[in-house]
Amino acid sequence: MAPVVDVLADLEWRGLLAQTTDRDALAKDLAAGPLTVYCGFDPTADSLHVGSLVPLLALRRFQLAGHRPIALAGGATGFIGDPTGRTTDRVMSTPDEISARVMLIKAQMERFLSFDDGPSGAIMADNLDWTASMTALEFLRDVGRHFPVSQMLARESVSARLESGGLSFTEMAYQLLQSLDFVELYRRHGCTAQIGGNDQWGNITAGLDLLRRTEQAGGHALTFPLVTDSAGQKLGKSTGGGNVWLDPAKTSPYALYQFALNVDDRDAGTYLRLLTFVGQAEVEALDLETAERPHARAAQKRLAQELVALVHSADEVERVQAASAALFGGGALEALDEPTLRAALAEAPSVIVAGECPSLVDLLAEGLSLSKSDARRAVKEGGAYLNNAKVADEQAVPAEQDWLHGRFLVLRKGKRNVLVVERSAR
RNA sequence: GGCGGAUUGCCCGAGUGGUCAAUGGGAGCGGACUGUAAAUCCGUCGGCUUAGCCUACGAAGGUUCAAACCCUUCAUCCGCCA
Repeated sequence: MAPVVDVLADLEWRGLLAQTTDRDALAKDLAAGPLTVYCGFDPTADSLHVGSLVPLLALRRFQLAGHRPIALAGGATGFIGDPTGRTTDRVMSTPDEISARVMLIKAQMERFLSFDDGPSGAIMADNLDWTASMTALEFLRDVGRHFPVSQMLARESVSARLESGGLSFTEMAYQLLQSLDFVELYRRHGCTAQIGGNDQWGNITAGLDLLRRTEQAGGHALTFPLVTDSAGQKLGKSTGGGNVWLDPAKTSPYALYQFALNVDDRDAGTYLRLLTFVGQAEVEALDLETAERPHARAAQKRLAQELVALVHSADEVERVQAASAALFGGGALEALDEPTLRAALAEAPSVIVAGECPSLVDLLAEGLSLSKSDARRAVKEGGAYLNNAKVADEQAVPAEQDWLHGRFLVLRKGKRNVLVVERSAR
């Protein structure tokens, strides 16, 4: 990951440029010296997800090119809820929930940026810092005054909502808050560029307008295309439909690795560009590899490895690879020694058994959160495995000799739902 | 405010008194094929102490031996009229 000098060219090659205000002017400012760039993240959940990596890594890309990134947590904006892309009011969260989430998200973001004292040292901010103490009157006079209603109404995010039943004043004010952030970051840190998903274009340019009106300053907007996979799904949805989170408690490193490994061939190259720092030459080589020898899945493997290393650590990569090899190796679990097995199984959900061992169906249902009917169905359909051997008997109970090293059972439903059963020592 | 129409399983949508846990499609899940991919094919798809039982067709009552289906009230949504 050599420092990228021309960050714009890099972003463009990666397919990260959707819209920019004045590209030539931006290029000139970038060349002239460190530029301060910000991106906001609202605390809509208690963790960021894989999709958040796009803007987050983009901040890092600017930093690697010698610019100063600001990661902004939306302690205030998260309070209101961005109406963009939504058809109904957000459910409001309590102040405690929001501040708890902000803490978690900040901690996650810190991992991706370096906070040194140099000219490109990152800054962490929270827009609650400058909005909490602001009075409603100040807000209306200093911010609201600069927003022509006609322009606000014309914005896509607002007009879409007007057609589908309207939106509240609070939601319409979201763009004012976001614009205020831009101005505030300009005043505090000389920030003159904001980046974000393409759906943020309206909010970002609103900020530029406010910057011009209040500070007589120019700035830049840069947006990324909204990424969907080849199935039209939003980036970062697992096959099960849920989000792929960065928080290891919500999505284990193993699950993240498996998510990447299972990426569709058509998306692998795209994801490598968007979600990793792997360079152009290597990505293009991997594209070629995928086209010529798809079964080798070199791109997916590289992606999986990079993602786990970025989000978690290089050590995790090794653990997770060992676990994947053991669980998908297809057999010979008995041959593994206990420490290897234990390490490999650490990523899978597990159930502890004390005393009499329940039936296979009961174990599956409990460990994988299925209904009994579902578990029974799995057995009936031939999709249940005990230590990689198919089990067809609905009444089956694990036998004494099934316990690996006297302590473990490896159950599986289908190809990828692994469950570890551990017996407490007698 | 008045009149009419709607509300069915995760989603869409059939079903107008017994043969309805409810046709069909999508999503999901399992299997085959393969590469832990895509496409395709097959199966499955409320729950349970599973030859049976329980809960379910917006909510609550009622008619009936029997109700998703008929009646009453309520709630929500959509038209037309004021």
